[in-house]
Amino acid sequence: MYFTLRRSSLWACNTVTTERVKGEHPRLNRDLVLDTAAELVKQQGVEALTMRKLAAELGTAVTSIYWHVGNRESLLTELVARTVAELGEIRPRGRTPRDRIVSLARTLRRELRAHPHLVALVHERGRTEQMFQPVAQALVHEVHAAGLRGARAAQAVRAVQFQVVGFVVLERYRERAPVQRPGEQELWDADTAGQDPALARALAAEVDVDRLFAASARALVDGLLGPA
Amino acid sequence: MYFTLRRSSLWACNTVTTERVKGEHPRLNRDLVLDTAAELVKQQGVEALTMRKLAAELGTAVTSIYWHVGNRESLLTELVARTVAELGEIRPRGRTPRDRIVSLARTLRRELRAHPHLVALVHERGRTEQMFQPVAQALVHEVHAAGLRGARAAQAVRAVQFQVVGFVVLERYRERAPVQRPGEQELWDADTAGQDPALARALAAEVDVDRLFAASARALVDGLLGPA
DNA sequence: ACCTGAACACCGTTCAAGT
DNA sequence: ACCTGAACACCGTTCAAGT
Repeated sequence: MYFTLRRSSLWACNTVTTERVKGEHPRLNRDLVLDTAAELVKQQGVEALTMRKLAAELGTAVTSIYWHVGNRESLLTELVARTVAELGEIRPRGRTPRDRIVSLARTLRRELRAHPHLVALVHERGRTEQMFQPVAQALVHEVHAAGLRGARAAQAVRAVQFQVVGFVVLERYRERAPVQRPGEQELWDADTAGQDPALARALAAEVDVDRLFAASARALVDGLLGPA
Repeated sequence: MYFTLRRSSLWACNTVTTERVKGEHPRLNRDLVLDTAAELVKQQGVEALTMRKLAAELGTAVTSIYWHVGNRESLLTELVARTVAELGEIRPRGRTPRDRIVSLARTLRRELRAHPHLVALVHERGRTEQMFQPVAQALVHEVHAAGLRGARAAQAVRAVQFQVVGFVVLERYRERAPVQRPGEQELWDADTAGQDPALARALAAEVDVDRLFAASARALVDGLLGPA
């Protein structure tokens, strides 16, 4: 049997928030709803963010939430915007523009991976664009410093953004799905790999995503800027 | 009021399949379930693939489906596998290995974009790995021909796969989400872009994904193989 | 071996009614 | 202005019962 938690029974349940458990219930407002929703997502993932669970967490009726945030869609949108704003500022490191661009890529990836709930949120809402934002300014600056101009510079900025975000999204997928890739082996043994056992071995092994990313980012930037 | 369609009332409804509408109902089997599910996804998207809609489409009870395919999860898994198998074989074009790798990347992207329901499916199920498969063999061959060996060759193969699939996934996101990027402008006007009006203009404009992909793929491959 | 309806435990959202 | 319960239209899945 399903029932919504009443405010008065909040103490009895496995609540997510810690600060609010023992005190009085403050008046419900938009910020409180959003904070609680964010906490829920952070601790139990986006799929746990249902209007009913959120209401239980807040100790209110489900319908009260609607008065403050409209509906689930706009709640998620607001949550994404907030989390993006919370991302640390991304500052480049390294001597050459080339190094600094690679460092920006690496830092953006680290930052996004440190907020997996954000990626999941964006995932769910289809607003990947927002994940591009944090490095935008810095990338423009560095690409310009590297000597690229006009449309070509813009394209380089976008290429790096797409690579990083695409990579992070793919990584998240891989983490969700269990390993199971049956029959992949046979693809490699046939032709070329037979002559190159080290290649065959490398392809059979688990992907080292950190190294793969580092190599990809470096290669892309090298390709974009031309030989040093 | 919700009710499931009975076999006898199939003719009366807006069914998705065309071939089966007027005929007798063949005996329900696994393949029929999968075919109908695939058709549903192709025409109305993954989100339309509910067990109940599928049952209505088949003219059976919802529960009958479970006997043949287990549950929704395994139904989707099987659907993904099938669609991957249906993808056309991807053959490289061009004179140099470098050109052929770029061509493989481009063709994989085109192939995946031609099956948007596949991407959506994989999306939903978190099995991105499978989208890598179609080009695997060919990529290994070309990377080897380009002179890369061992772990380095393997990494190049993966880098290209990740780039293409990541790009396609991102593209799909962007298509789902309406344009709306408020306040992006101000990021560019400030610093560097002020000195480079062409850059500012390019950044303000919509992204030309085809050109961006072409440039990215070329840059990545150049970076991976080193200067020609 | 295959198909059924009923039931269970969930969803998001609307709405009239309360204070 | 804010909060409520009841209700609606959906979900996926299980299960005992039929043929």
